[in-house]
Amino acid sequence: MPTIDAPAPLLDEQICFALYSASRAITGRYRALLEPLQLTYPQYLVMLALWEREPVTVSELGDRLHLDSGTLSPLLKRLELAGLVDRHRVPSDERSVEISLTAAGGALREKATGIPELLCASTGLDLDAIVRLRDELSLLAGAVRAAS
Amino acid sequence: MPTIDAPAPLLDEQICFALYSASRAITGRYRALLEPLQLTYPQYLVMLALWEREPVTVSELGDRLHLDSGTLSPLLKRLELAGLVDRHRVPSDERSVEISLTAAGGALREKATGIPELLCASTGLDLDAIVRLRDELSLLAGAVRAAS
DNA sequence: CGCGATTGAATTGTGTGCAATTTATCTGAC
DNA sequence: GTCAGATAAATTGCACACAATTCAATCGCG
Repeated sequence: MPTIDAPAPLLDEQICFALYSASRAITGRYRALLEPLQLTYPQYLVMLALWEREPVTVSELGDRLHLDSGTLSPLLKRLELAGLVDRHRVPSDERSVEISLTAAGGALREKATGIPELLCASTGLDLDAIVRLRDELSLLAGAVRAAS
Repeated sequence: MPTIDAPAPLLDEQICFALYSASRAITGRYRALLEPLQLTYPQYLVMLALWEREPVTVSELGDRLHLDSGTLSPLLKRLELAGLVDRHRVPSDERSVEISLTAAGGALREKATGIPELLCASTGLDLDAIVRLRDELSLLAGAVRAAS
């Protein structure tokens, strides 16, 4: 008697693989765009957050980027070593570490302004499609995180 | 005279951050779903590819998943250690390594069948929206890879 | 005040990703 | 047949991610 095989999920049919693959493709594109700034992609995201508001504590940064101290601590040390940020304990609560930009860190912002446009151009999508995609992805991420 | 600052790109406005964040959220959800199978998410993707077709060489696997040998070699060694795959040189070309499933690797497929449905449920999207999103992401990944 | 519980970072350990190098094998021009 | 160049994996080195643990500082409750 023949066995009825359970249908194997096909790789290319999985939303997860499309997402994983697209995310890595984008990171790869950023690698090239960020090479002149000597930043990795996660480091760039941290700098984006700091250009928006600083100083911030490590945990605020973690909430914002959904990253924990195991990732952020060494990353921030490397940014400090590169002379882009300062790290100092908050006097009113010595447990917290506040991150602020150095002059060099602030200045780097100018060199980074054109990058998002370059990346959008690489996607082959118009701005409308990008905005729609972005909002769908944010919703999805929120829902998935809520499920965990 | 006031300096006109270049507008800092806002973190939440970036498609790249939404993608990065959504991808990590999905990977995190998979972590829980795959825990009973003792597989990481990239290992699961490799198993998906093998359940679809095997044996395959390491480079075929790399083309499929857009991963290089630096990532795949150690990953495949772990799958071999777990008793899920076999690795053997191709007799007709001793440079290539062919990966095939063991009995245990084939059997694991049954335990994995329900996972995609569970994940789709976590996204809060209906099947139509998921399919549309998947196709958009595949297009985007292709375009971005072409730009590099 | 005292002390157990909590919180915020840092550290440790494992597993990716990816660039660059290395090693073994194969191919093709001669 | 031989050797230069190409090819396939593996290895090395670095930078994330994230679970789990550790450590110091703070909080809260009696």
